[in-house]
Amino acid sequence: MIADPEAYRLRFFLENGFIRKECSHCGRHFWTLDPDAALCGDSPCVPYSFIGDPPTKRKFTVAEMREAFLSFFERNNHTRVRRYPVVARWRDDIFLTIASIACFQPHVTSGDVPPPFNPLTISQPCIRMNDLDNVGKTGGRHMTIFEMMAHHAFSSKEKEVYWKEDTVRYHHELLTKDLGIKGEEITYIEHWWEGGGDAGPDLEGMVRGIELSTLVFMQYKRVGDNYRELPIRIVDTGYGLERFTWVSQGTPTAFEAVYGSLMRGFMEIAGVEEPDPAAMAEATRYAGLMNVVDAGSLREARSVLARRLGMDVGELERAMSPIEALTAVLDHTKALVFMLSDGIVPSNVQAGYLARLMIRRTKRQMDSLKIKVPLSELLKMQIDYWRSQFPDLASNVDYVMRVADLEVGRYEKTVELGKSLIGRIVRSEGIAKSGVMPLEKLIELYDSNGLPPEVVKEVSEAQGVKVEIPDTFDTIVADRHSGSADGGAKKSEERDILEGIPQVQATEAVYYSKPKLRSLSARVLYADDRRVVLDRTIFYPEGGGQLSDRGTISSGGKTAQVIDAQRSRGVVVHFTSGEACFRAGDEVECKVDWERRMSLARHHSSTHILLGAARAVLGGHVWQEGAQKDVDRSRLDISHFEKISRDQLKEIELIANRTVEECRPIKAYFEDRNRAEQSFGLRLYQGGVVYGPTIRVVEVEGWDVEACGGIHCENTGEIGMIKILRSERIQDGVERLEFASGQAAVRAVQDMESALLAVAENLSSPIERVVKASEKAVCEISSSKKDIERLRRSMAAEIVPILVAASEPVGKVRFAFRAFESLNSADLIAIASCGVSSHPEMAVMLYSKADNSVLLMAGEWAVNRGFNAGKALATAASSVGGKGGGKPDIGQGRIPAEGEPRLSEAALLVKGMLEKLY
RNA sequence: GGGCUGGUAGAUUAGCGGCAGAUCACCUGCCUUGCACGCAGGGGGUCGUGGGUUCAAAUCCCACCCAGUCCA
Repeated sequence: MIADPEAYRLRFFLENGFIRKECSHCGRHFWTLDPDAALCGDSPCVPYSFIGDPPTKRKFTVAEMREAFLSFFERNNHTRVRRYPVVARWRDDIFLTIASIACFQPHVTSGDVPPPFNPLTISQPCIRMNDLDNVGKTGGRHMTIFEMMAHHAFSSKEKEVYWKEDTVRYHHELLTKDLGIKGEEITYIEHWWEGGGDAGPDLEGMVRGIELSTLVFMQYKRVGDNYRELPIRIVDTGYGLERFTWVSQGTPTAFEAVYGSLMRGFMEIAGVEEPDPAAMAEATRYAGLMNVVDAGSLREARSVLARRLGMDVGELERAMSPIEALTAVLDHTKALVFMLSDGIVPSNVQAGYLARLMIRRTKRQMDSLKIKVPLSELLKMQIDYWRSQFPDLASNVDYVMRVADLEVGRYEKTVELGKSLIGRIVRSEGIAKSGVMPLEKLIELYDSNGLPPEVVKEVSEAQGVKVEIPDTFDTIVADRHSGSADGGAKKSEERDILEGIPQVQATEAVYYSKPKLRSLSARVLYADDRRVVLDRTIFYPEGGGQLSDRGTISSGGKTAQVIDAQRSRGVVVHFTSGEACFRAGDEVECKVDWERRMSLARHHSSTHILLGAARAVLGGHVWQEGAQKDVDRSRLDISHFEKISRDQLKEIELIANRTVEECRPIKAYFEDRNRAEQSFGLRLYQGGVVYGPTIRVVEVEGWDVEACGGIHCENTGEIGMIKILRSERIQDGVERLEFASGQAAVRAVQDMESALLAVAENLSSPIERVVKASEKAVCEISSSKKDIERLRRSMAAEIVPILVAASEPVGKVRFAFRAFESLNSADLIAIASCGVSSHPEMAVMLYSKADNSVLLMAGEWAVNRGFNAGKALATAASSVGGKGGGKPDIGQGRIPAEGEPRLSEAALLVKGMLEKLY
C-alpha cells in the first residue's frame, strides 16, 4: 500500500520551510529545507559524505551518544526504560529481540496491557541474524548486534500522547540542537512500513547518504489485503546508535567508531595491519552505493573499486578479507556476549541454535585469521570493553566463557569426528572405486551425524571423492521425516471443549480464592451425559503443566465421578463418568479428591523450589523449559549446557529440601503485569508466555517468583520431602529432572531401598558393605573366568595326546571320536581346536553328555580338500535326532539324550565322508 | 514428542549367526643406549543392561539405559 501523500504533509514541515520533492534518481518523495536538493539523501542516490568530515558539532563515543539521546527525551517528558534481554522470552513468535518495539509486543501493542510508561525512551540492544553475511563487508552499515534507540508513545481514543508532529519535531530538534547537524542536511523520505502484521506510514531520516533513523507511525493492522485501524496508535521510532556514533566520528568504517581501542586489541591479536584509511574509506563509500549485498553484486562492486584504486581484483580481495573477517569477529563476539549473558544456552533448537550458529561462524572467521587465542578470551575482552555501560554483563562472565569454550570444543569434536567418519566411508570399497559419494550416504551423514553436506563435500573431495549436492537436499531430508512427523502432529488437533454448550457465565474460580476448600455446593449451568458446567467450582482445571483435580459431583443421592476438568474462555468444563445425570439449575455438592489435589500441589510447589535450587547450583542461565506435574512423579526441564553431574544433583536436592525444611510461606496472588515485572523482572515468565494485563504470581518467599496458574501448598513445609529420581538430557542444552514429592518421594526411596536390600541379600552382605561386596564379586567372577580359561587350555593340552593315540586312520586322515561325561561345549572346542591345530591331518569329533552338545572339527588337510565339517555334522546329528551346523572347519550341534546310544552311528557317517577324501 | 546412527580391551575400532580380532597405549626382555625406532613375548573383554528366537547370539527380534544427530 502506498500511503496518502497527506499522511506526510505535516504542519511541522510546512511551518519550518520544508519542501516536498521527488528524487531524480530513485523517484521517492522526500522533505527537505534545501530548495536546490534534487536527490533524496539516501545511498545509492547520494554517496556517503561524512567520512573524514562529520556533520555533527563534535565527536561522540557510543556511551556519549546513547546518553545524549536518552537524556534529550527525558528532558522532553519521556521515562527512561532499562534495556530488555536480547532473548525475547516473552514472545512465542521470535527468539531474539530484533527491535525496540519487540519489547512491547504483543501485549502492549495489542492494547491488552498498558505500557510501563507513556511516553518512554529506551536504547535496546537488538540482534538480527539475517544480516550475518553482510557483516564486515559494508563498512559497518550491517551488524548482527546493534542498539536501537527509540522513543515510543502509545495513544488511544481515550488518551492522546503525541503523534507525527511531535515525533518529527523531537527528531529534528535532537539532530540539529543537541548534535549540531545542520537542518539543511537532514532529509525525510516518505515510506510505508509493514512488519509483524502491523503497518503505517513512516519517515526515514537521512544525513549525508546514510539512513540514521526511522520514524514509524503504526496505526493499521493488515487483514488480508485490507488495513484496519489499530485500537492504539504507536509511535515506533528507531535511531541507530552505531550509525549516529559513526557519523559523528567520520571514521572509515563504523567499527572504529563503535569498538575503538577494542578493535585495535583484536587487530593486534590477529596480526592484522591497519588498512590504509583512504582506501578503506573508499571501500566503505563504495559498499554504501550497493543496494543489495550478495555475492554477485559484491564481486561487481569489488572490480569497480579495484579499478578506481588502480589495483587488481585479487589483490584487493587479499587486502580486504582480513579486515572483513576481523570486523565480523568483532561484531559476532559482541553479539555472543549479549546472547550468552542474557542466558541463552547453545543448543540444536530455537534460540540456542542461533547462539551455536554464531559461535561456529565466529570460530571459522577466527580460523581464517589464524587467531590462536580462545574465543572465550575475545568474549572476555568484549565484556571488559562494555561493562561500564552494561554492568550486568560482568556478572555472567564465568558462564559466558565456560560455555564458549565448551561449544568451540564441541564444534571441533564434531568436525574431527566427521572427518574420520567420512574417511571411513570413502575407504569402503564401493565408494573409493567409483569416486562418487552416493546421495544415500550424504543424507545419512547429515541426518544421523549432523554433518552438513557442504562439509562432507569439502572433506571428501580432498580425498578424491566427488560429492554432488542436489538443490533439493533439504526437501529430500524433510520428506524422509514427513512420514513420521505428521503422526504425532495430527493427534494434537484440539477440539473445542465448549462445543455445543450455550453461552454461559465464566466459572468462579473458588480453587483460587479458597484453595483449602475440599467441598462446595454449586449450581449447574449446563450438563450433558459427559460434561458439567457450574457457576463456581473448586476443581482445578488442567493448566500450567498441572493435571486437573478429580473427585465427585453429587445431587439428590446421585453421584458422578469427575475424571477431568478443562478451562476455555473462563469456563471450567467438568468431564464426568457414571450414571448420574444433572440438569441446569440443579444444586450439587462438589468433592475434590483431596489426596490427589495435595499431591499435585506438592509436586507443583516442588517444581518452583527445584528451579530455584538448580539456579543456585548451576547458575543464572537456568530457565524452565517445560514441566509436567503428576501424582506420583513430576518432571522439570531446565536449560543447562552440560550433563548435570551426580554431585550437582545431590547439591540441588539438598538445597531444595533445606528450603522445604525452612517452611517458607508460598503466596499466590493476582498482580498488575507491569508492577509484577518491575518488582520481579522477566524471571517471572519461567512457564512461558502469559497473556493479559493481570497475572497470577506465585511467590515462594525469598526463593522463587513465577507467573503461574497452578495450585500450590501454602507453605514449603507441606511438601515434606523432595527426591530427585533421575536426570536425563532430553536435548542439547536441556536437562530433565524427574522427581517425587511428599509420600511419593518416600515411596520412591523405599523402592530403591528394597532393591538395595535385595542386592545385599544376594551378596549375603550387610548394606554398609554392599558396594565392596559387589566389587569383590565382580572381581572374583572375572578372575574365575581367567582360571577356567587357563585350566581349560591345560586340560586340552593334556587330553590331545590321548585323543591322538586313540585315533584311527580313515582314508587319508586320522579320526578321533570321544564322549565326555561332564565337559561342556566350550571345553570341547578348546580340546578339538588344540588337537586339530597341532595335528592338521586329524579330524576330531567330541560329545558332551553334560549338555548334549556335539562338535566336529576338521584339520587343515581335510578342509583344504573340500571337507565341510559344518555340513558333515549337520547330517550326522540329524541322523540320530539332533541338530547342528557350522563352517568348513567347525561344526557344532546338539544330540538329545535319546540319540546318545546311536552316537557311534553318527560317528560312522562322518567317517564315511572323510574316507572319500583324497 | 517422533525418527535415524552407534555402544566390543585404557583409547580408536574390525567382525554382524558357528574358536572375540587389529592398531595405539601398557608391562617384560632383547637390540639400541634417548626425541612418535626396531624385534620377541605378555597382561588387559559381564561384546551397554534385561528378556526372547536358535542346536548355536557380540551378531537376529523386543524392551530399557547411555551417547551422538536430525525433524517438530
